[in-house]
Amino acid sequence: MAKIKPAKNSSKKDVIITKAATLFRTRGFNATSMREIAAAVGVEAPSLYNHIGSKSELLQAVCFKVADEFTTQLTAAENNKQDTLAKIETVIRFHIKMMLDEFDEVYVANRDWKHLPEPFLNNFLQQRRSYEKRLAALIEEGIKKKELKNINPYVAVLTMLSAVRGLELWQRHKKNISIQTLEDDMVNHLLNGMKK
Amino acid sequence: MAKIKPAKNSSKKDVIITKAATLFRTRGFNATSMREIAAAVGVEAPSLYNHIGSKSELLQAVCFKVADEFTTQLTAAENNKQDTLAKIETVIRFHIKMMLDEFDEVYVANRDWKHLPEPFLNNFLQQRRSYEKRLAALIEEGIKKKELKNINPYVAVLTMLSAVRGLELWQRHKKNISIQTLEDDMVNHLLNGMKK
DNA sequence: ATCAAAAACTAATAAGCGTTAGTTTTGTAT
DNA sequence: ATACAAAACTAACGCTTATTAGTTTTTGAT
Repeated sequence: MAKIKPAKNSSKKDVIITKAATLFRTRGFNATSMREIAAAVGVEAPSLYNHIGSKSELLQAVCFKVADEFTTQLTAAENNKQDTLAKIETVIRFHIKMMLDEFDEVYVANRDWKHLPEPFLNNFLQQRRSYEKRLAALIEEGIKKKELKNINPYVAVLTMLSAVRGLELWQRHKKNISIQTLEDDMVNHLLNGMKK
Repeated sequence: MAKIKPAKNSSKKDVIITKAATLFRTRGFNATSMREIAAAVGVEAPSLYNHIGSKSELLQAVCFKVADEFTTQLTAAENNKQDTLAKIETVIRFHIKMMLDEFDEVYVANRDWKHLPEPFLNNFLQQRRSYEKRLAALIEEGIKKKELKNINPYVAVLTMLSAVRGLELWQRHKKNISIQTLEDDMVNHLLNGMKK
């Protein structure tokens, strides 16, 4: 009889991906060896290949998991029955949440996507461009409805996405700022910068 | 007689560092081989060692050149006889300028500093922490003088530095936005977010 | 207890890495 | 022209890498 995947909602493959994400984040994708990942999992390197296909597959898993979550959430925000400003706030807060809850994965997806092999690289970049376009469209809508200042939508997208990404830096000051202060101050800083 | 270094203000070592910076930026430090750098310079890999000591020395050159420029300029801004808000604007505009003028170097310093060997890694991080502290102090001063809103200074620093760093993303949209629009919209977005 | 599948192990491979050694070419000052 | 140093070259080293092959151990259902 075929064995059924462990009832637990985390297979060994998932464990490997999670450990890999942490190592990729701290040491970088190229600087992380399969032997290191294996050691973190508690196994010898070749054993990993009973569960995964290649090192690059691990990077793909991390990058596309993150990309899909962002895409899904943006769709939800777009379909909200709120004014545009509230939609944008929802998106920003989701970015902050992701940065805190899935730090390793988001960090790696942001920095190491360049090492994806084709055709995944192209796929990833297309998804990202589409995300930025939809976010810019949201801002443009806000400008038309006079909820927002007349700034270039792409500059606003760029400023927002980057500022949130900067939570990477924040990890160093963790102890001194509460998460709530951080989130609210950042959201306000970003929104007040474009509010009319 | 000892030969004097070429009168030109760019030695061969400088050429190597510049080419390396470009490759580091596009492919990442670890993913860039000495053979690739050599090819970009138009030479075989071992020949590089007539001019430089090691691959890591190239990374050091890039990282500390950038760090020193930022530190120097911050000192200048601090000593300006302007109000605090203007000082901060000066700093932001310098960051944007650096991002445009020395893109490869700044990008590499931002992303690949982790691969600096000790004691350079510690040195670099100390310089960076000090920079962030001084910038936060500037913002705190602005708050005390009631030029700025009462936000957490570190959150503001984090938001500013990251947003500017996000010009990395902008490279893709180069054609559609003028540099002036970009700079002004971003500065306004950031400053209006904290102005009282 | 048995047996098959899953997953671990050891050993090894081919390729690529930064770097060194040793030699030849190039450039310049006399 | 000669001589010397700078800088190029080829060849090769020692090491690490991801991955494969082949074998043994572990696991779980009957």
